[in-house]
Amino acid sequence: MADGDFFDKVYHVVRQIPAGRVTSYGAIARYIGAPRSSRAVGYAMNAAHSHPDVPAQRVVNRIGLLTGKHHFQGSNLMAQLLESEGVEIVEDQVQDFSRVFWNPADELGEFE
DNA sequence: CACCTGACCGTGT
DNA sequence: TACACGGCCAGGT
Repeated sequence: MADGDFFDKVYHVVRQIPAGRVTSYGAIARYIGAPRSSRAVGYAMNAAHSHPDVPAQRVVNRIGLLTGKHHFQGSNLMAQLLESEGVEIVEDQVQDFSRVFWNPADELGEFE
C-alpha cells in the first residue's frame, strides 16, 4: 500500500470487526504496523464520519471505555448502537470486555 | 511555515 | 499504585 493511506488501512480493519464484538485503538494500530499510532487511529475515527461503512462504535480504548461517544450524535448513540448489536454497556464501559474483544491479529492473521 | 491539538498507549520513575 | 512523557497522523490557526 502507498504510504499516505494510513486512514484507509484503519478503515479497512474496522470494517471487518464483526457485529457484537469490539476492538481497541491500540490493537488496530499494532495490526497495521504502526504500534505507536493509536492516537492517530482515534483521529481516523474522528474523520470516519465521511465513511458510513466504517463501524466506529466498535472501537473503544484499551480498557473497554467508550471514550469516543461524544463524537456521535446524541449523548449515548454509541452505547445504543453497540447494545443493539449485543454488546452490553454500563456507564460507558463494555461489560465482559476481554470476552467480546476482537483481536485482528488473532482473527485475520498478518496484515496484507 | 511553525505550532497546537486530539476518539490513545506503552514505558519509566 | 500513580503520574508524566514521548511518539504517532492530519488538519486548523
